[in-house]
Amino acid sequence: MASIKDVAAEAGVSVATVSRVLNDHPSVSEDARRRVMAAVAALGYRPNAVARSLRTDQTHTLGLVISDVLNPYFTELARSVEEEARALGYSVIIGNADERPDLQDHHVRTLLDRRIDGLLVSPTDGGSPLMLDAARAGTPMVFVDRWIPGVDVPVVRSDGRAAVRDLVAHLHGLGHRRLAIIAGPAATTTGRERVEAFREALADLGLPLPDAYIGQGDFQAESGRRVTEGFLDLPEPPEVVFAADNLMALGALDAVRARGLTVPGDLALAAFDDIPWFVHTDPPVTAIAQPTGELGRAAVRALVDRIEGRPPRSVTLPARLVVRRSCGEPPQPLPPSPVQRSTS
Amino acid sequence: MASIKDVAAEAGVSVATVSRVLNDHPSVSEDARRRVMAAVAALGYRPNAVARSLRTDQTHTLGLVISDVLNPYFTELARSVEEEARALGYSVIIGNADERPDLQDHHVRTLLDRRIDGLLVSPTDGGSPLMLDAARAGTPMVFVDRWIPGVDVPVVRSDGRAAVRDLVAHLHGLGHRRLAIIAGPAATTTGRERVEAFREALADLGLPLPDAYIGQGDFQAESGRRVTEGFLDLPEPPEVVFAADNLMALGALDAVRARGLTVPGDLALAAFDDIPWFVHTDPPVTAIAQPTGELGRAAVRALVDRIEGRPPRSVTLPARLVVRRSCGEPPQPLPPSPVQRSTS
DNA sequence: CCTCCTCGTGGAATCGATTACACGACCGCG
DNA sequence: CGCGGTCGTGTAATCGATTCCACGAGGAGG
Repeated sequence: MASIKDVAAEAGVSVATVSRVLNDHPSVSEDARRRVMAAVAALGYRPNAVARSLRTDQTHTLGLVISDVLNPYFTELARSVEEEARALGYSVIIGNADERPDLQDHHVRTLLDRRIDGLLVSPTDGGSPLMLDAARAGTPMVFVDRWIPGVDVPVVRSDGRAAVRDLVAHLHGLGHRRLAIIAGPAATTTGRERVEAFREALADLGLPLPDAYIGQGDFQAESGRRVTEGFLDLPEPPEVVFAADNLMALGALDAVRARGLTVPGDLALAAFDDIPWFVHTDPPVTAIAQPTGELGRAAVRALVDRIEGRPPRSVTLPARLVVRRSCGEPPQPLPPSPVQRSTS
Repeated sequence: MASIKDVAAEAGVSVATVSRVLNDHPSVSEDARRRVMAAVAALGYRPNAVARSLRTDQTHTLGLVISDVLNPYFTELARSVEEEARALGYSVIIGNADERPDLQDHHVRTLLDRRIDGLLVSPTDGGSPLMLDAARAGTPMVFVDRWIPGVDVPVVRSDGRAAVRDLVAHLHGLGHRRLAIIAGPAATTTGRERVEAFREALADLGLPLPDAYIGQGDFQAESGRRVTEGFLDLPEPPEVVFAADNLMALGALDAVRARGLTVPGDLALAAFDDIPWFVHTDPPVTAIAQPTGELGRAAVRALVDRIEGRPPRSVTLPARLVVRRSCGEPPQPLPPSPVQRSTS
């Protein structure tokens, strides 16, 4: 592959001049510029980004470590991250942690070895020493969706508290009183917060949240199925389950169907994270929708601000309730209810 | 960040010795090795992959350019590619082309600039000069899922011909006679082949495939919706539509529902590419399943073979029909029919 | 006509690794 | 005791870019 030396030789100038032309440095004669451009075209020369990075100590690359690519929520997040990054002149390397701390660590390590300019993380756990050290050592970093408390890193996330409250009000309004939740891992902020918000919203309405109605999931479909089976085996099963992410909701749907029961007849279902497929499931699933695309874009902007020396800002965007049929109420052609307007 | 020089100084040896220890070269004294390891630990040293790549001309990175990350089929493909690559000691950079040739070109260019060791592509179109030149110039490359005819690059894909035949037989057996297809872009091999297979299977049963029953889609949901509306507006609408990918099937489902019609009552539906969600849609969708994970792994193995100097092999794996309820037949608890065993 | 700037250019150092080559110490063998 | 070989190590070249510095040519000003 042609190098800058070949171009210099072809154009009859020095490598310094070639470099200046390529980086359009002002002091290059028009003649030299033309000759260099001609040589570049003739040789099909493309600068070696590896060499350039070594010299400039910039890779123009961001790392994105997410918990699970197969989760449509994260897929969409990854897509919007890449789009915004591209618009700002950066590439993105995605690492899929699969909800496994060891894999997360592997990816963080690899990305740091490659000297990415900044790191976007949706942490699977409390954070490995490696990650915490990197943050402390000044690697530009931004948490997205999930974060690690007590670490001085900007956070871009959505606040589902109001939407959860709307959801609980909606369920209460439909007459449901025994509400259960399939929680996410306690090691994650989203895992804890959604339970907290749910508990508070219930408390406000004077409803209890017994321990038996809190199932421990891991954000994967299988755990949703398992927990739901547990609920159904209870002497007094819940009337509704709220899954803390879309995959566990899918598992719950499976579990209900496997017993020959129906949603919402035998058990109502709601989920955190809305995805296109929820419109098409049987029945369509009531869910809390995050502004996923905006989240990804804001995260990239914050990270690039940090990289380029501007002060980054944490961002919190509201989630909103989207009512469908999985909790019992047919979507009547009604004037928009307070519930559907939701949040802010 | 500590460099190899710092480690050398700390350990009281030369950089050459440090490098030898790190690459466990045989001739290093036990004493030197210990001192270097201690220095590495003390400084938290991690080798700079950029510098290493420049020197060795290897990045241990593969590029993967896919047509659409939001399509669950490609998401799963990407995941299996990353897994297998990681197992073989490579990282993967994913480029999402979004079915746009210009974006595909952008990613190929960026990846080549980064001097990735090899490229996995599922081409969106006939291939840009850039990509064809790279292939001709000897960049290790493997096509996955889709390919470009006439280019000397190994192809890893699945053959859906037999499964399409099974599907048509299944539909015919259910009494359907007016079968339509939502085709993919003619610029893609998968777009063309699925139509071809469908047409041949119909011909074998003496059924026509009128032009009006061939809708032109682009593998995106919106086109599925549009084409399906066109079908429904026909004086004699088809009884079944076969969507050439899962997203267009989703669009078709939307279109049918938007008219207040039902699947399969008013229009039966089948799709190429099976995805977990098809189990949960209303109704569950009959689909042709590719061995996606195996495809991704085989593609990586072929590419790495090529990179490491072994002869790469093209691979073709069979797809199989998965019957659900969207074509009319309830899934009776019957002895496995020839249709369900399918293909090979 | 001399001096001082500016402009365009090239030489060479540099980034952080790998690795060919040279060299000294030490061993065994004749 | 001398010679050749092995072993461990260091020096320096190298990968392909960027960029500091120096230098010569040419123009402006005194």
